[in-house]
Amino acid sequence: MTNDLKESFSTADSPPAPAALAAKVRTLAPSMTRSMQRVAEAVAGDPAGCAALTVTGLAELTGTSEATVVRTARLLGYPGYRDLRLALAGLAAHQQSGRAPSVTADIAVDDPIADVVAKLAYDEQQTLADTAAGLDTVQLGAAVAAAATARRIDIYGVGASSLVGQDLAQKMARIGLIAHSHTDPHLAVTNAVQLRSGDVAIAITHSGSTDDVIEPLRVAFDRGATTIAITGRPDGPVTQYADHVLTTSTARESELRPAAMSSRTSQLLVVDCLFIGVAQRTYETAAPALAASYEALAHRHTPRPR
Amino acid sequence: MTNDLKESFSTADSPPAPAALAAKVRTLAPSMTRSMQRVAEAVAGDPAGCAALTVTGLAELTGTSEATVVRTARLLGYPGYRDLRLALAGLAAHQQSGRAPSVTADIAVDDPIADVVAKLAYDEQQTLADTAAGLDTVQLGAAVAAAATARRIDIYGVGASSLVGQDLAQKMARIGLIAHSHTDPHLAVTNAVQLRSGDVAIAITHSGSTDDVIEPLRVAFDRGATTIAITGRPDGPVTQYADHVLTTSTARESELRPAAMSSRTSQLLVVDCLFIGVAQRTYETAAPALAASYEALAHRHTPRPR
DNA sequence: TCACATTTGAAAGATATTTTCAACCGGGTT
DNA sequence: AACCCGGTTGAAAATATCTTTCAAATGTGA
Repeated sequence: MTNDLKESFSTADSPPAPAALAAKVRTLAPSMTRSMQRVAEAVAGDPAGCAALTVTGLAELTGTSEATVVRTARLLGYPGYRDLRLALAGLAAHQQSGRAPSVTADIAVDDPIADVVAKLAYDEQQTLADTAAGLDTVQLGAAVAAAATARRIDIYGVGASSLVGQDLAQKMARIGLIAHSHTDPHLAVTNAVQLRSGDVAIAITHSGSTDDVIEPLRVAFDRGATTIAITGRPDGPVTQYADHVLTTSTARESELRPAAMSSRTSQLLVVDCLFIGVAQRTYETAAPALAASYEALAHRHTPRPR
Repeated sequence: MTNDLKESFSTADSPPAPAALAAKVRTLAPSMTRSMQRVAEAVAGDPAGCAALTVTGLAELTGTSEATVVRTARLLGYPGYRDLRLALAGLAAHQQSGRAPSVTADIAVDDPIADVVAKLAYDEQQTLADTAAGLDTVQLGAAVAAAATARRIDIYGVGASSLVGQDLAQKMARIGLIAHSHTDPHLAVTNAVQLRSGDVAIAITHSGSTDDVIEPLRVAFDRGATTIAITGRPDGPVTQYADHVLTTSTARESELRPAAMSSRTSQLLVVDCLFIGVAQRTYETAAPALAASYEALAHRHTPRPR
């Protein structure tokens, strides 16, 4: 079963995948075995160098076997090593043209504040690029279609993800949709029971294995609602109950920069895309609703002096 | 003899040859035999397509044989077809990236979903860059210093900004600080009254003129707390009561992409910088506190099958 | 500790690439 | 016209590379 999962994922996911390789490696790393991780690491670390190697060469370099190299290539979404190698060559050429960034280092305890700003901004930009590159637009399109016509939309998220959920709910509400974000796991389940076909349930969890979020999604799934998972682990338990999976990217984290930070950025981008997609589809009603909500808030602001 | 000439020419000329492939084909065409020219033509005309073909495939496509394809590759300066193919893949990726600055336009109602993703990601990246560039590190440093030693931290934000406030409060709490985000304007004021010198109050408002947020900040300011404003309008009313002003950037907005989206991104970056800065300053206590909070959450996740 | 599932690499099997070599072509010579 | 000959070409053998198989090794939970 586990194997089936992996298989279907790798084949269904990406056809050739151009630039998002480093991101994909990070996303899939947790579901890799130790030796596969070594291979993936080598590939992500030096695409150009690896492109020059044969299976055997790469196997020796990483201290593994040909079979493992091929397995890794498969997991990354290529039919075999040959194709991964071609992609690597492309990637190498690609990144040769873009010049090297200077602030790629981790944030250190004694970094001056200006460096912190620069590094953080850079990292988040990177996260956005990775997310955009790795987002499956077919899944996204399907999710948009479901949300746009939903009778009601329930959103589940706890911890940092709950803020993302609230953000989505706020925005959905602004264009006239009935959307609620649930933080309390009990209430979430209670509400999920009310869902039925034509409704949409969205679970947001970076780890893909947060029980408090999986449970309500499972209930919604069982009830026949269309379920969407926004997660950084496309092979995590949450996807079992998800009709559509939107993958967020995982950036490298350091002691001072917890993963929550980049996962939040990634999740927000996905959520924004979802929102815009829905707004496009419901433009007739969305546009006036948005305008109205602006207007309604105007009186809460003092006109600036001057 | 002729062969010797060719050989020496091709090997001496170029090692792998990066982009100038089309030119090289033209240069060498006269010294090629008829069937080699067919191969070279195909390669120069559609690098991407040819990169997907095996020797046999390319031989069939050009109506020649494998041997001819290999000969052509050699003539072009590669050790064999395999290497030519890698170069082609690189070339294809390269010229693909050349044409892509078309995503700077506004998001339109009829944009395909893939464009939405690209544009949105690009816009948010832009927002991050702008914010980082415009952030006053002196003000930020002062704000960090105040927050790091604060007895308690109160945060005010309503609407979309409230989520940013909550995010900050969550993170502050994770490193052992006493931080609360207030959404209810009445409660915010009620709490602000309790503040005194040594406390910190942070107001988050994009417009800089949200009364519900200004009011509690004013109270905190009057009470002697150190006040910080995170706003997109450094000349707005809120800054009257702010000891330190952190400026977020304002990106252009369109009908489908409300300003709230980019202001949120910008605010989050500022908030992250603030957080990291504080974490640096309180590293001794922050690091173990962060680690502990991870640990505490572990049991809320089901270990993935595998 | 044992039973079980997963991970791993050696070697067999399948493909792709390279090399070899004989047939072929075209033009100049007898 | 027939013949010869250097150069060109592709079929097939030889080699390299990639993929699959399978049993041993490793780890994991009872």
